[in-house]
Amino acid sequence: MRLTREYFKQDALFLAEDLLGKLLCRKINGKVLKFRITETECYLGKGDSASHAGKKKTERNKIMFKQGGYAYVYLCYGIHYMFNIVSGQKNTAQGVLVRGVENFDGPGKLTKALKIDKSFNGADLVKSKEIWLENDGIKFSFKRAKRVGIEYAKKEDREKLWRFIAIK
DNA sequence: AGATTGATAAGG
DNA sequence: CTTATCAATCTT
Repeated sequence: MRLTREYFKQDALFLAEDLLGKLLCRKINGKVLKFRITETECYLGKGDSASHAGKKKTERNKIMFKQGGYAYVYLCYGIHYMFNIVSGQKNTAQGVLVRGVENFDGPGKLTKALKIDKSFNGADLVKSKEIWLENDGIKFSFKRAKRVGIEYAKKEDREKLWRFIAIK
């Protein structure tokens, strides 16, 4: 079953956990590929110094201020595309970073495998025929960990256990 | 541990 | 315009 707008409008903290085991679907050259999500991180906008949207709205992060269900894709370190799922209500600026799927562990690797690039920034995951998410009823158990790659953030934000990793 | 890489944000 | 910075990865 395809995930709905109502699903994506839930809190990012809940979604980051619940998205583990869901299927990330991508249509390439007429073929549909499905990858099971194995690792996520949660980013809240307001007061989260690790989030792009933690301080203020900019041209790049404005997608995160939309209601849940949109894709936020951006280039990091000039090399790697990151795929995020905007979540929560409008203007809450929450998002879930998809860090890994089955067989492609790592945020830069999964976007490369799925051929996700900047043109998907702002894509509607509820309506798009190119990229969407599905729930087939499988739910993984998981463990929590500290987020990575955010050394620039405040100490209290660095130590939050907002990274979710599926256990095989 | 170091090189890489280029869009983006902030400042003059 | 210029500069610094970065939700990472690959190679030593």
